Amino acid sequence: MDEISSLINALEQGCSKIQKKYFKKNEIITTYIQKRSQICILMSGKADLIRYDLNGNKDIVDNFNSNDIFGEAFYPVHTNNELSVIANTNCCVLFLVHDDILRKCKSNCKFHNILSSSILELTLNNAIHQNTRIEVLSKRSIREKLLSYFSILSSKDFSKTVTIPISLTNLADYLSVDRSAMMRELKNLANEGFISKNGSKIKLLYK
Amino acid sequence: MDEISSLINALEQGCSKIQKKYFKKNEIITTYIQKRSQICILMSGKADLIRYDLNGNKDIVDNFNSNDIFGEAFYPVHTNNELSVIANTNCCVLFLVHDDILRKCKSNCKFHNILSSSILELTLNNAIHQNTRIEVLSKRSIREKLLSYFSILSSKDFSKTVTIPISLTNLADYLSVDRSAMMRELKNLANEGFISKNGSKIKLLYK
DNA sequence: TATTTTCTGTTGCAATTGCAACTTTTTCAT
DNA sequence: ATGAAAAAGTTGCAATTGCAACAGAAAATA
Repeated sequence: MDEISSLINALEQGCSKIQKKYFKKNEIITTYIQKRSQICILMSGKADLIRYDLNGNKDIVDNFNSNDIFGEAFYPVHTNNELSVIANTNCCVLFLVHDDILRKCKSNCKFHNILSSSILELTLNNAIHQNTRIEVLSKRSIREKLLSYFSILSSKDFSKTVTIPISLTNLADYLSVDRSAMMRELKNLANEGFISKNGSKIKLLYK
Repeated sequence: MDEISSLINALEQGCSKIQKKYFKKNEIITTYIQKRSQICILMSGKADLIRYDLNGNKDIVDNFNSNDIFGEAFYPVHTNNELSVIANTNCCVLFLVHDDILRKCKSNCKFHNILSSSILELTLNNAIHQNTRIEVLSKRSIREKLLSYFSILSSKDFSKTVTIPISLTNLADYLSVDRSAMMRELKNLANEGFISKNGSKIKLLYK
């Protein structure tokens, strides 16, 4: 992706406001505590945004892939629960402080322009992903959530046969529904002829 | 807000890439059809993002207030349903094309820097709102959604007494639950002593 | 390769939710 | 000021969902 290359360029050429770090699987990349203007860019690998609730249950709030942008800057100020980003595989991450980018670095760093444009581009991508998730989460039944999710996959792939790119367990998390209830609904959809299902390969049979 | 002022400045001083338009209540501000890089900033007024579904039902997808940023640039490419932004009150809106901002305007417009920074700032705010909504939508019961929503309001206002800033009908939409079921759950929460309620004024009694 | 862990798939049951159909109250527009 | 429209509030009932508790398959790890 173009934007990332620009960032790397700026970094290599010595913009002092960017840091590049490597993480091994299961290492903590960052926590969302008092780093209000921290912005992170995942250059390679996969990571999860995790919350441990009051009962100590692990709750996967979000997950990030190559080229995703994240960080406390994207989150509301929280009093209670703390969020951590954990490496799911080995990761390479860029760290920047958006105050630096927007203000201090502005006048004197020749990479500022390209940086803020790149970050804006990534942030817009992030917004598109968020709106996609809001779209499916705002459906009121598991059936509608599934169909909406499949329909988005289908229009992305230009195909009536879609392959769910994550595990069904993670899909249930993404849709915020009980996994077993989701499995049941998948079966119902198949029985009623709306889809045919083979593992995570789904064929849409309607319209 | 600072960012908006900067934008107005750039506009007044004649950046050719920005347009400012006024709308009366119920007028269509924009549609999300083939304007992939359109970015709009609501300078004053209120507006709703609307979808008409297959049955012709009006569905409020999102709503915007002063200083909110929106536009097709924030939305996934859709094949089926079209989205429109409708003025809820009289509105003043800035229109920009993000390709212009990021590329064409870059080298020769002296306002480019301040523009891209401002847009980034607004886009980050937008991401915070989206993540807040995802947070409440991803709760699995109406009760949890309500408590999560109240808790966010409460930590924003530093108070255990919160006033729901929108109508209960709109709150049900925001939480994506049936309005009557939400009313029932509000009553249950009150009966069980978790909250006390007087219209849209809610007092949190737990912890 | 053996073993542990994660993922998939199922089902009964109780609790929650949506839906429909109302009445009452508040707000808006003429 | 008055009638119309929108919002708040209520309830019964049927459908959906979450929860718990499994078994078997697949994947990861030692």
